Amino acid sequence: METTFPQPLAMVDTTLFTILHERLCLILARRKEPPEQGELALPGGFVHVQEDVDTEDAARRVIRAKLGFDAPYLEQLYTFSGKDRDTRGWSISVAYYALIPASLLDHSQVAETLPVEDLPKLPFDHDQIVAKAIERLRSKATYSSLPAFLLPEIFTLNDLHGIYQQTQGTRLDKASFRHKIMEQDIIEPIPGQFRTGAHRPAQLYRLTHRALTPFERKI
Amino acid sequence: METTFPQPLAMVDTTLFTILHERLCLILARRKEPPEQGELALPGGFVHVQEDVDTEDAARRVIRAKLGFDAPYLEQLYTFSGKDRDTRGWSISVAYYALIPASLLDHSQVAETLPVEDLPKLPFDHDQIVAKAIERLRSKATYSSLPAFLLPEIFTLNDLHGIYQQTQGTRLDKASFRHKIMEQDIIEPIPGQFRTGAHRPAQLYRLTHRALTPFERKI
DNA sequence: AAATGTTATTTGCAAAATACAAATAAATAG
DNA sequence: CTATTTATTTGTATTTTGCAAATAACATTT
Repeated sequence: METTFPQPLAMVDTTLFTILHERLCLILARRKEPPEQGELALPGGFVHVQEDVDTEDAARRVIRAKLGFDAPYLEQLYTFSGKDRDTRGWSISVAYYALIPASLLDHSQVAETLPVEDLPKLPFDHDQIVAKAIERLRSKATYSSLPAFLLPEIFTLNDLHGIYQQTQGTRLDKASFRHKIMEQDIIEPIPGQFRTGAHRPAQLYRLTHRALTPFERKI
Repeated sequence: METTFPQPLAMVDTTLFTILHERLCLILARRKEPPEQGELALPGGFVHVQEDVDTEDAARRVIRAKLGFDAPYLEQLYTFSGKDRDTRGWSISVAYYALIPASLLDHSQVAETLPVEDLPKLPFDHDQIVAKAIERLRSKATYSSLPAFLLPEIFTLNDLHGIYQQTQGTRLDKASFRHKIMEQDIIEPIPGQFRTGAHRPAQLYRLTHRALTPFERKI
């Protein structure tokens, strides 16, 4: 069955968050082809209907091509569309965002990673996509285990505290944070494992659930 | 410039919420054409690249065609995609949800409105879209002024209390609710206006902001 | 006109959550 | 053995929330 409607272009774009030097960063890609050849932009590409099961599958393919592995956390962000957002024609871009622990990145990847506070003007409507992604990240950081996916699988409560502060962009009381997190039951101590140093050893923790867990909340 | 990639079909689907007899309902449409001709489904249609500025514009067009007016609240929900979700081929559906005060509906529209608890099996992946829409509505009901858009422009605090309970699906303490809402500053009393009856008159209120307002919250 | 029924709104207090400040713990480095 | 450093706990003030009851203001009935 055929439709009589001319169809728009379909693509995906990805916003890849990581934390470097205590700062929230994005992993960008230098565009190999026109338009905007040579410019830094969000990693993305066309949907391949022969190859991709759905757009999330396309996003995974793009991320694998960029990083060489799958992101520990991937979620659909928003869909951007319109006649003018891409010079090639009326287009739909399904945007995804992913959280990548910095420990998984190699040198060349770090070289294309920039703090979100310090990004160049990006091509297409990528600035808008980035703004939306940061907004979503900050928002979910206030009521879910999301920021934990920026850490390696094993971390201390202080690591977690720091990453929540960096993603939320605010200071959080240590004692209250510990209390809140522990009662939410999203992490568990790894028995007998500590990070040592010239100070009291810090208990190591891991996520209790592989997936994102929202906090309970009342109105 | 042309791309070498075969493009998927692009469409929009809309989930239209309203409250009827104190119950959360959806306004459905009977499909006029194949596939699934004659079945109740979410109102939707193809993106018209000649006509629509973007997919939100397409959703507005679909809603206007269905209801005859613009929805007071419209937001992008999620994008559904894949080879098999529509028999016509690999497709992308950008789903939107809207909140419609029941007072705006006419008889024929009410006739195609069903409680969410009592929906028939819907065609395509529309059950999945509905599930996601309800989840989003319930979620935003806990931290924003969203449910207020299901009410007419003027309402009492008890109306608001009821609509929050219906969208959240939980009981909320009246005194706490009033306190919380008033301190969030999302509604304002209309001076001198009351709804009367065989009881103490109820102060009438309106939203202070035309747009959705999230509540302040700490972790 | 007074009593009654009904919903609206406020009040008061107990319980729970959060903020803030400080004390204590446990390691390493010198 | 002491100083230093970060981790973790404790204690208390403050703010939010939950719950129950009291009070308010009208229409309707007696």
